[in-house]
Amino acid sequence: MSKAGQTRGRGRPRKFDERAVRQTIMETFWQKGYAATSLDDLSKATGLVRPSLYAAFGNKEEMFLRAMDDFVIRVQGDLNRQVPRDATPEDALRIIYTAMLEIYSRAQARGCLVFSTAVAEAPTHPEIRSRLAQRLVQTDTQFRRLFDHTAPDAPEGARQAAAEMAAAVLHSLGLRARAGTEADDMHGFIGNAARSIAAGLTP
Amino acid sequence: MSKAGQTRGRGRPRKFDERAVRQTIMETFWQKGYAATSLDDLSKATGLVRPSLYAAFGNKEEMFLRAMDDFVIRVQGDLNRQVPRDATPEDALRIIYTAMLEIYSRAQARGCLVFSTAVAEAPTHPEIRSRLAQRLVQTDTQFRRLFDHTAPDAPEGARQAAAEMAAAVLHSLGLRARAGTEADDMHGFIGNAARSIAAGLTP
DNA sequence: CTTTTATTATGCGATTCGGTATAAAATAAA
DNA sequence: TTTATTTTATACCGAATCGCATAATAAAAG
Repeated sequence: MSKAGQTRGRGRPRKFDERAVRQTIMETFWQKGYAATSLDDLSKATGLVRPSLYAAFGNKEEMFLRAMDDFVIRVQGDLNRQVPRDATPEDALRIIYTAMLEIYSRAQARGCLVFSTAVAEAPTHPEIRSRLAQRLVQTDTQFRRLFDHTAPDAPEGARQAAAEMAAAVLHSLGLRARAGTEADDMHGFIGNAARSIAAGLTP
Repeated sequence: MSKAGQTRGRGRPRKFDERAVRQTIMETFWQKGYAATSLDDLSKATGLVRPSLYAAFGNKEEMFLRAMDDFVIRVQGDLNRQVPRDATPEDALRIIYTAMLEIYSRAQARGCLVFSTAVAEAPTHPEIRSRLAQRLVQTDTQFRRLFDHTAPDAPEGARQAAAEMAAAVLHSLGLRARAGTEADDMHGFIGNAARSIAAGLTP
């Protein structure tokens, strides 16, 4: 319940930065996946001892759900920073995919935490599945809004179809990145996809 | 090394059907993922005790690699049975996606064993990652060949782009299925995708 | 029959798993 | 100082983990 920030709490002060620890937890899950990440892994990665992790972030599943949120927040932040408001659909897609590729394959090839690690747990963890499903519709919706804005004259069916295709390409991008596909192939894929989807909006 | 079939080996005969056991192993991994599936899970599911599993199929990773192969074989079998040789690109895609959706969401929503469970292990298991990457290029190649055959007059770049998009839709289909997306939404997605990709081949 | 070969059954062994109980330590409030 | 509050550190819990060693069993080959 303790809120981070300036208010020095009453008891013994924490000696860790909550934001940094959450980042480390997220990166650990991102790399190894949910099931393969042990609490000892998280303890070693963060420097926090297990009871401190529990006190601060709850159990393993709660930590993972938080990591999903943190991942999405980071991705959205990167995208909002890079995508201009007045681009053509093709340019917008190219920018978005390039930014996502950077996230997906920077350092190690980790792909997408949501699409590539949460998905494995979906059948056995209802809460993870629910957040994953929620994320999928949000992605569709965001692309739909992008096309509503950048291609308002296209028929509604075309905008909706393009949005689903754009999301599908994003899913595929994460998958290919985590499989270690070469950067050149990825850029070719991005270019083809952006052109092909945009073509469906301006017939 | 013992080959299944008619040649009765020398020692004590097996009292299990290897094909059925492999099927069960595949289904168990498919549902729970690699890391979350214990050898006890496999033992309980198959009725074989752990040492028998080891003797017959090696260690856990070898069992999973075999499950990936078995999964692909099953999928290819279903597709070869259902896709006619003389379809339009759009019809062929519709048939393929419908057949895959049936596999991905029959009974429980399990999505794709390769795209939805192997992917989580890719960064930490080189052999799994390698097979996953191999599967990705094979899928691209198969769609490419489909379009070479069903749309030979389209420019090569268009056929290649369409193949990558068709694969991306398949990746997305597995993801959405495992997230529990409703059947109606899935069919809408399939229809839009097939139409949109085919449109890129006949301008 | 005896020997050889292959499978099954039992059980262990060292380690790791997620989670917690308890006590020591560090700070603010009274 | 004393008390209340919060975090850290240590140690522990029972259950589960992968893997294997060993022995019993069942058939074929000699």
